Amino acid sequence: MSFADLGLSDELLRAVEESGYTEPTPIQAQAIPPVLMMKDLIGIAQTGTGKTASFVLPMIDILAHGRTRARMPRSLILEPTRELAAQVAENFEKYGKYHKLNMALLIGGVNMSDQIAALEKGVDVLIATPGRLMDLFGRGKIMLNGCSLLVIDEADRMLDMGFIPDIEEICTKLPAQRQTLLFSATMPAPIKKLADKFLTNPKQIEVSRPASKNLAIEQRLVETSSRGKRETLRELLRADDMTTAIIFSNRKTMVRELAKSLEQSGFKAGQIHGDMEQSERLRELDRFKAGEINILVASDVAARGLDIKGVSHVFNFDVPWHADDYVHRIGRTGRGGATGKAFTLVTPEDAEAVEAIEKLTGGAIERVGKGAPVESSDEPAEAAPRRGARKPRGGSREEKPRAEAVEPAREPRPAREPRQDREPRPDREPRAEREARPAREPRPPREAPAPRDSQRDDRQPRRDADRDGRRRRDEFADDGPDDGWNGPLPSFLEVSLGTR
DNA sequence: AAAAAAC
Repeated sequence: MSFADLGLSDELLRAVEESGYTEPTPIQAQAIPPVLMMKDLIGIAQTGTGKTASFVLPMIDILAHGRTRARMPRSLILEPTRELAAQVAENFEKYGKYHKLNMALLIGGVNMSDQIAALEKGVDVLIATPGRLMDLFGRGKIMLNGCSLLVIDEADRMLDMGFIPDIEEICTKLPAQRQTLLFSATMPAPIKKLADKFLTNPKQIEVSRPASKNLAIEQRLVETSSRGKRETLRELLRADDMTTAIIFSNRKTMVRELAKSLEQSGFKAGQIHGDMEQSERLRELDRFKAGEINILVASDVAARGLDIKGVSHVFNFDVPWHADDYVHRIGRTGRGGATGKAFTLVTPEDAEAVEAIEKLTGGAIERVGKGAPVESSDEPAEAAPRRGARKPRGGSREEKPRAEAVEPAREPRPAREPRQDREPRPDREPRAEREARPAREPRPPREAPAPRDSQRDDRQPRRDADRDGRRRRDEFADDGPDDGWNGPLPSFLEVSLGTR
């Protein structure tokens, strides 16, 4: 199966090839032909499966014919967060480089005037978050009656965020005669209802959830205490194989605090959460993508869909409230054929949430201890330890005065250098070229994330990367209890995992 | 419980 078998145009195939993809992912193979045939579609899938390209590619070919009219966009893509919307826009730029398509990115937090100017000129595709779209609609800047193709992406997330009434309203403003595509990771009742109401005779396709079965991500629960969390995190961050990490916390206040304290300790850390200015959010993402910082402390604004290459580790400083969020968070690593590690700090209070996560991901996640007391533990310390989960005795580290924790015992690793060794990133387009390219109106805000460098979710593993990934997994497959574990361990883990 | 999204 190749992209050429799916009925896409030659120009598009060229753009796809130049992006480095050779083979469609399962969802692309299943979705592209019916979308090209103008059928309605329900795609049960989440990012990481190649979902975005499964609608972006056929849309480009569909939109290649016909012409734009001022204020009357021909298609609309709805995204739950601004960052996701920007990411989809980058995809349109990347795959649409041989087509003359006009695009407008309508998201909040940025100046409206550029967006309005783009709308005046006429756009083929509108990529929007609901709030800004409704706002501009209310101002009479958009007419949606010429919009014959609608994509509702991340529908379940939209539901969580209370966007369903907005979506319904938007749907009523679109022509009844249209093509509608709906993507969702899960199909809760309200989403089913929405689909019944706004889609006609849809073809339904489903691909397995990537993260829960993703063998490329090594997951560990790190037992600690509420008070020991920060120190535990620092230990984990100093692991030799830690090159680039996203640290998730449940609270914005904690995101701020963690980022600040890590930075003060010499870590190259930044932050992203919803209380920040949009420009600031994008700037932090850019710094992270560019390697200026190698640690991004984030709220769940960054949990879903964000596609950043080369994230070696995900840390859950807090166990997420919902098991679903866990799957999304850890899915930020192990992307594009690479392997990744996901550590979740768990305290005795998290027992219930952890149980839900293990139920969802289908099995116990290996525990590694730091020696913190685990009161409600299901296994006494003396019992036969779970693989590699022996409780370290002594816990000399535990007795360290708190103040010392402020200074890392070792130099924090430099932000960039390790990843560069591994990833030459040949696909990073030189800035000069990027700027020389005719600007397509409007550019993402602040020439945001470089188009060619993001959105890995549709990327087939490059051959060498894949081979490497497989080799590494196999190498450790028969390695006994710690199968899959790779790379040097933080000192306290050596105690518990050690030689057996 | 938290976070996200328009001004």
